[in-house]
Amino acid sequence: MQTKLRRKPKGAYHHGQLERALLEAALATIREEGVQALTLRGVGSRLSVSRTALYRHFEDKTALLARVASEGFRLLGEALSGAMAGVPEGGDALQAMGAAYVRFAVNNHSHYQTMFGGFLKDWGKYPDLIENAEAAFSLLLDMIRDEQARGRIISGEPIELAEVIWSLSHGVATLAVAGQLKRTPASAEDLVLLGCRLLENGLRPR
Amino acid sequence: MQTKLRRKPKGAYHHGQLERALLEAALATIREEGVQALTLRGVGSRLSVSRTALYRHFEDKTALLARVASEGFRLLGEALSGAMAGVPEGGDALQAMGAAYVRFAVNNHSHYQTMFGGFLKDWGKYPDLIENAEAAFSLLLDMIRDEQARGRIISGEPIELAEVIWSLSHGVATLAVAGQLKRTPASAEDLVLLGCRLLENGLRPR
DNA sequence: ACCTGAACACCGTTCAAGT
DNA sequence: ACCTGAACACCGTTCAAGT
Repeated sequence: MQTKLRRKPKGAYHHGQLERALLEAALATIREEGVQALTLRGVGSRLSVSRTALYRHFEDKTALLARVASEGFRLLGEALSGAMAGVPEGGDALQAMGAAYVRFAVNNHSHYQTMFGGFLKDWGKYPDLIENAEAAFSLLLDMIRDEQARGRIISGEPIELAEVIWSLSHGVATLAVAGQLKRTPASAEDLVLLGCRLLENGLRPR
Repeated sequence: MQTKLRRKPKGAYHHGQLERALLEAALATIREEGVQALTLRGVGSRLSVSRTALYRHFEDKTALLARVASEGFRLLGEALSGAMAGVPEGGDALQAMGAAYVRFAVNNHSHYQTMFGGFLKDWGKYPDLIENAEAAFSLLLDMIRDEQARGRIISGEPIELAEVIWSLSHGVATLAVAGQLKRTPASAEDLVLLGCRLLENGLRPR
């Protein structure tokens, strides 16, 4: 009779933590084969679980991706505030943030790909995705305002300045991850640092 | 007997120009539903042609996308050189190019999505894709060198400067197309112009 | 509560066959 | 030369059923 009770060893193993396991499995698949190669069948079989087990924990495939993206923005926020915390008094916060952003994209491009790959259509359906993304953006915005207050950055609408800096970092990150910046030996981090320096001092001769 | 000769009106119609028609149909589908919604069955039925007719003209689905991307880079090149041609003596070539790049992305985002959406893995398989992309980049590079020669831009490795400027424009374009730059009323073109001005004059107070 | 298995409506691609 | 139709091996998702 006892053998009848242990209905399914595999299922029992994941009891209560299948959700976490599904996320890790999805991330591993994305890392190894890319987002577009992610299949629910693949995720399931990685955990020796049916392809439909996932539906107990996520509404659908997109919800799984939204969760990966949301965690990505949380991690990005941590990376950015960690970098800010490491900037010495009088150090260059802009360069530190730019470098941290690009480093995050390169080192976590499973997350990064999911965050910005265009697989998520209705961000509105995933409130904590928006929340985490906005929190990360706020770190950049606060940095700008702070630098402006110290007179280290010219005045101007801080949101627009932040969007420009984000665009530069995002451009370097996406082009680097796509393998489009290989004309010089400069690394993606080198390039974003150069970009920040140019933004600070200007391209015009003095 | 004559009725027997006209085997299939539909097929006859596309004779010799099905390839072009397939490209246009693919572009229309991408415009209306996005790249990820593009199916060979859909493209075929749009032209009242079998889903496999395409294989006479393209190696596979990816080759069709590569062709769309390749034409996109050609069009981008035309847009950039058109913008350059319109810059008056002593005008701001950097801003003109940045604005033209973003305008291209916004106005042709079926092409743009295909060019940079990450659907093409092996660029090496499509020589004229690389060629057209490199030709577009060269326009930017030549502009930098020219501005340097005129003493309007500081010295420095022109390829790296070009990659930074490309990154800024590409970042603004992709974030704008993804709907992520809606915190201010500034348009994508406004933002890239601001970015170019900051790059030119620097963020640091003078 | 949690998971399965069969079923459904889709894919891209191959290939023998038609005209 | 150009296109078709059936077949194959995949998808995501639904749902009745099992424990």
